[in-house]
Amino acid sequence: MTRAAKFPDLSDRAQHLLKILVERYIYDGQPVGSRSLSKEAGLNLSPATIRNVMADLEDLGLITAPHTSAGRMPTVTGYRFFVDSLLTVQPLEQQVVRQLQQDLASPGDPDDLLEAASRLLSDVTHMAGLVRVPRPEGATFRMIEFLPLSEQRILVILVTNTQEVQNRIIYPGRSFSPAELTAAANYLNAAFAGRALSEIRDILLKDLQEDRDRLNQEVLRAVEIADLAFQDSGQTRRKPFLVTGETNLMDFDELADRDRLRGLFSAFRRKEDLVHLLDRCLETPGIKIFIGEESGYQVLDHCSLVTSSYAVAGGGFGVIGVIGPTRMAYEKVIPLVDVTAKLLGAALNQKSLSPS
Amino acid sequence: MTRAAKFPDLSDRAQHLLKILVERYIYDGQPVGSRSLSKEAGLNLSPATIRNVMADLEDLGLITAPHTSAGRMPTVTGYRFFVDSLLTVQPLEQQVVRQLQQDLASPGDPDDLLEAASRLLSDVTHMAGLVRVPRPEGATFRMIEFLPLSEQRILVILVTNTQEVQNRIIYPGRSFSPAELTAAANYLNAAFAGRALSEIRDILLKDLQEDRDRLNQEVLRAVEIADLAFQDSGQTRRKPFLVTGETNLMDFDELADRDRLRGLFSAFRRKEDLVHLLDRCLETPGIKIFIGEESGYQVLDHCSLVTSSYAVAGGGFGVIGVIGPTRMAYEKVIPLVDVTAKLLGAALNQKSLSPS
DNA sequence: TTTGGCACTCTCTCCCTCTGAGTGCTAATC
DNA sequence: GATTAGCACTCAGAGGGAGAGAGTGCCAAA
Repeated sequence: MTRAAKFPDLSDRAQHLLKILVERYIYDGQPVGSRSLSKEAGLNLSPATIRNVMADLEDLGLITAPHTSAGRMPTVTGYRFFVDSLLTVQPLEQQVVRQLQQDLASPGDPDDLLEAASRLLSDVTHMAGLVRVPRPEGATFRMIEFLPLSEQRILVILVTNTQEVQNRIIYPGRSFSPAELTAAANYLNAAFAGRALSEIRDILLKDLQEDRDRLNQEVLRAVEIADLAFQDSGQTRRKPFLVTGETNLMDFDELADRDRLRGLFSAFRRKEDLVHLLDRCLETPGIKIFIGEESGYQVLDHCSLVTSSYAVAGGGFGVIGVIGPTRMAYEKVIPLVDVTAKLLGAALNQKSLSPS
Repeated sequence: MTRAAKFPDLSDRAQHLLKILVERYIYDGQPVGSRSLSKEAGLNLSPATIRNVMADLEDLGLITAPHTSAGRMPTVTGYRFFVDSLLTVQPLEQQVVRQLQQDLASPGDPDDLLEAASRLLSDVTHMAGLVRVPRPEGATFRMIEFLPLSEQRILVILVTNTQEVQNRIIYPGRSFSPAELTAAANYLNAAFAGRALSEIRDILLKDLQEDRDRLNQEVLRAVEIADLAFQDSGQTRRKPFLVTGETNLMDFDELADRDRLRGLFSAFRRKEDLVHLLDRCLETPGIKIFIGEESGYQVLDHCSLVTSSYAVAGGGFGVIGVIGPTRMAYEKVIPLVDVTAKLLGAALNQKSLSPS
């Protein structure tokens, strides 16, 4: 059952009026009164009639009045219904499309591309752009290399299929000769190329336990050192996600309150909650929207989040999105996020296949 | 001439009163009146006398009144004089010292150490902590390695003496065989080890121009590819500096104004200005303080910055500091920044010499 | 040089009023 | 039965004193 079916008893007229009301409120941020709504709706109804309808909508929990003598504004439920059933999505402006194509086609390393996408979102919407960096889940091993830095320290370079290079310095118990290191790298590269990063460590551990005796010295050494090298290779991500244009959020009166801002900016810093939220958007492809308290995180109470996932060559998935006040121009933000995600995905994949 | 000599005609009594006034204002943020100052000063002077002194101090531009019937508060000049000549630095609390030692002694990669230092500063002061990552200026070349990723793409790994590893993917015009790459790396490692990163590129360029004919094929190829590899090696720093606890700044009434906050947070994001400012702190060792507009950046108009530089093994210098409202507890912040810088320097250097 | 006294100045808070926008209800109208 | 005009009512917000409180500057006396 779609969410749209939640209010079956809603007449077409009531739906139309709700739509106008929400659009109007999104446009100027003022509670909408019966008088202006009657003018705007183009239905030739008197304010009194409109008032009756509005009372019904309020009973259904779709709109609310901040106080007796003010107009009505949408509730979260109202926004939800609007977004699910009433919204007429606007096509993207040509100029924006051009800018998107231009910025996401330029060469550069994938991290820059992600940042460009996020910045684009925040610049165009004047809200904050979010990018969830592709999860390394699907990442597969491509090659490894050991560089001795000193007696005790070895620099490990790990290349995965997702345009990604990880550096790590390990401190093995004993020293390894360059020849040993090269041999180890050769063995690992041959044995594990194409394997999922996540399973390599398990295999290594099993090897160490079960086949200790059967393995020859050289392989054993390789396994030993590789075990150190692959520690945390799945998790250790410098930046699980990035935000741009946070400061734009300060310009919205709804969010300008000190505590709210503090909460929001802390969340951008702490990241966990937002990462978790974004990961929930991965479950299903396409656009996903959280309105106000729907996200379940109190700091986002007066915010909405519009996201879309994008695919990366090699099996990873990421999410991009926009965060702003509940009162945002959904009809413009939604297609923007949608297209950006698609272009970003395309750009990332193209990059890994055919570099300039 | 020290700044302290700027007000030679200031009587001891006036200085003492100024000191009390500043301390008092820093403590509770309210303009200080003659009445409370006369009580606080312990000089057995009537408010009327105090008023005369205050009038003098105002004439000298050291204090100011927000309006006729309010008390006085320090001007930037007043703070400056206070900090330079009147301040009695408080020894650090034992508990803080312990925490510092503990947090900055734990093993981990240098980046984590820097972040820990910054976080410490922001947590202890309830203001924002800044860390300028050591400038690569002094960084010297240690080794280079080329990993072919595909026909056209080569991963360059560049290790410097400052615990730092840089990755870069280059797209040379033609393809290189693994053997060529190894040869090139060997040549470069032998030829440039210990050289300053900044001069290597110059030498390479010169080689290419002047000695083209005299160099043998192999070296020429190495030079060619190295030229690409060293492009921007000096500048390309993912994070020139980091900030922690920005959100703390929202709690200060002086800074809570929307525009000011926006400016500040944008500056934290844009980085250039702050980096430039911090770099100015590198010029001289030890504590450096910018009060309010002294920094020359408008966004910092109501903020003060307390910094200290720290040295890194291998010749690099960095800066750490605290940013907060001009009305901050200098007598506590200064020793804190000082000690943190020293411990951080020690920790970083120790790390590079004797890894666990 | 210090002090008490005094007139004066501002800000801040509280309270009051007025206005404008909007509502809900009722009775008349289509 | 749906729509509308009319009317009484409510409430936020702007504006305008009045009064209190905290300070000041200055003058004349100690």
